[in-house]
Amino acid sequence: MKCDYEKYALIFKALSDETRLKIVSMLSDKELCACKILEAFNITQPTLSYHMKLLVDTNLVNAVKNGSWVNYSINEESKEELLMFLSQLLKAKCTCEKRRD
Amino acid sequence: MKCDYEKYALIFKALSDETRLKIVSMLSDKELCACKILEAFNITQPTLSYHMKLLVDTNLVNAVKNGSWVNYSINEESKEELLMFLSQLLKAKCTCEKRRD
DNA sequence: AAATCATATAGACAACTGTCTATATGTCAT
DNA sequence: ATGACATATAGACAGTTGTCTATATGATTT
Repeated sequence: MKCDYEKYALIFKALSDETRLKIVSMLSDKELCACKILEAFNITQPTLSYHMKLLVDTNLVNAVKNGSWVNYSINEESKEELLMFLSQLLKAKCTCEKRRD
Repeated sequence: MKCDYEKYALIFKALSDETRLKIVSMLSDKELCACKILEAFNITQPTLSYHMKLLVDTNLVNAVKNGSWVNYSINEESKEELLMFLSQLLKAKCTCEKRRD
């Protein structure tokens, strides 16, 4: 097992805020631009920008610029890695398939 | 899906510190008393006590007093719940068996 | 009951976090 | 080029975090 505690501590820190947890949940359903995410919360645009930067910095979320819009989505590889890490951290009886797409 | 974001944000906060992540990893191997955990880190006893209280408060870690010792262990139910939550949050193709013991 | 040992609590403090307002940057339409 | 729009950055600030030292609590041993 790769025991990169520092890296995963940062990812869990990114998930340790209720707003960011909800954002990740929204992105798991589908790719969204910042303005769509903003509509779902009672925060200002700069605050959302702060949260998105934090999520993107952990690499759990992708940001792709499209004109003046930014489309955010879940990074599938990071997602699988995170699930693997947590399963192994907890020595869970858990099997996670690698996605093919 | 149970969408208890506030609860899980707190659990991820507990896992967002490298020391606590390592403690959880140690406890996944076996139950340990505070003094044994302390040996593995360069922190003072009150600092460890602070971290353990934080972990126990999330219910991810059990604390059982045995005389003046306290034995810490992973709470199996919380562990499974956490893995389920993360899998479902990320819409993972992941199957986690419920343990029978 | 006194001494020792394991753990918890209190208080202090520097560093970090999440939020805001104000402003900047970059893109698109006119 | 100008105006409008989407997003990012800067700076401020109150609240939280992780650490320490000092001390308290509670259990065990002598």
